[in-house]
Amino acid sequence: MPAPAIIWFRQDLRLEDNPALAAAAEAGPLVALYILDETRGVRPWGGASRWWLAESLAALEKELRRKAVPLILRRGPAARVLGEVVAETRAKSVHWNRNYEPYAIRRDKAIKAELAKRGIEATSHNAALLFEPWTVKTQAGEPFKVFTPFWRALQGLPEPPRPLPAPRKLEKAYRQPRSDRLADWALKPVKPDWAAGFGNFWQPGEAGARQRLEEFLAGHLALYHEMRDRPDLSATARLSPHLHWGEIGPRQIWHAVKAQAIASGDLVPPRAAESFLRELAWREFSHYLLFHWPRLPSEPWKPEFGRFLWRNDKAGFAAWQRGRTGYPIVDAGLRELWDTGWMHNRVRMIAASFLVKHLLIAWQEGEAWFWDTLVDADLAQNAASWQWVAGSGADASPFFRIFNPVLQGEKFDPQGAYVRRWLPELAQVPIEFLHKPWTAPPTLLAAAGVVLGRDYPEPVVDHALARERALAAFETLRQGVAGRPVRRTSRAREPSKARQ
DNA sequence: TGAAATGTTGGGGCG
DNA sequence: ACGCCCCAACATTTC
Repeated sequence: MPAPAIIWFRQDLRLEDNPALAAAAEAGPLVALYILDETRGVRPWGGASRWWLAESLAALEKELRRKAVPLILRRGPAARVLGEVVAETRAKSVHWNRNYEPYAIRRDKAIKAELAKRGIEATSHNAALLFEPWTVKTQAGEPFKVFTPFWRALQGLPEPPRPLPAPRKLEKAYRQPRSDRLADWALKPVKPDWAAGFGNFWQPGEAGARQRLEEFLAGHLALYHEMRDRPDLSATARLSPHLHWGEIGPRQIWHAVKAQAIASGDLVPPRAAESFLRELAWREFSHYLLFHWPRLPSEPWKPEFGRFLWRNDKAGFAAWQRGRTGYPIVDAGLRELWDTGWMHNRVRMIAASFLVKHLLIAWQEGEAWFWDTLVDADLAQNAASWQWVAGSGADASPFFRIFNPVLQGEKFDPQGAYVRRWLPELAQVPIEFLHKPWTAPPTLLAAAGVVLGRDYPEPVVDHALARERALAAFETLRQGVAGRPVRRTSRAREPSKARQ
């Protein structure tokens, strides 16, 4: 009888297109293992991530049980736990899918070496990316620093392999190690149960991911290009948490979108499919950047931002976190985040821009809040996207590109449905004033049941002043005077009368 | 994957 | 009828 093989599940909580699972199943009877590693040096999962993880593990456990394989849950330092499980099961091989985060790369390398010493074969596979990050290079052999050439380079590469089917049959190892009980890990919040409503929005697990993809392909893909920036329309795929946890892989999405675009011909214009695949490539680019610049999560990619003086503004940060900045589109986004663990991409950009540029609060603080509250919180994507907004990242939005939250609201939530949904206190305010309630006559607001400062806050900063302040702060980067604001050389402008 | 300031143009009111 | 001015509307530049 062949020796058992361990499939070590990590962020690949699926049976389909899971090369490590396929290889382990090929190698011997299975031990299916998940390790919760909360030791020092490992960034702890945020609260929303823990909720999702609990649900997703339960779903995976169920899928595996249908194939008569138990999911073994263990807690502790991954290297030690894996060593113990190898000893307990007398497994001869371990398979996992690669994670490209700097900590995971170091850890996995050490584990591989340690197992090799004991004569155990350890094999890693790619389940998370369309292309291995080290295979995509400029002509000069350097990693790409700009998205568009990166995207063009991807299109020149051979198509990513077709996804593997789920193994039809699995054989479980006779000797199964002991397992923790999922409930004992206490991953979900109890008091207060802020995740109580999450189940209305999400179905974690492989089946939920597949369903989400199918609904998107059948419905919104055709409109994706036109509607993707409209948070009121729910025109995006909402696959991000499923992708983050590996309940579905990018290869599955890539091929499904292409097949759908071809099958439905005119109904799905090439533009729509292309525009969606481009977003998948942005995900790829984030992971690629993290692989090549491992300090991306903590340090500005553009070193000159290291001396930028961010403001320490506890009150401003708290107002932002709670969705009480007084700018409805910003606040609606942060409330959506709190209530659902997710925020529409357009609104993420607006809300992030507001924190970094209007409040001049360091992007790292926003990154940490998103890390704790997003069900799709992902080290690479979170860091790359915040740095993009802040202007310190690769191919970043220039610092002087400052979103006007009123105009953004009017443009992308034209009827105000999104704001009204997440800010019920403003539900009766007419659209004319909805995105800028401080400009409304107080009698009109009163008729809508709103007193500013009581039911909904006054703006925490004036947009025009905040914009000037941000542009002035930007000068300190350009002129290279460390830590000291530089007098503007351009002529002074009249202060805005926007709020008078 | 902007916004605001500045510049240009052309139609219409009006002396 | 003509030129002047005003000012949307659009284009360009700057941050």
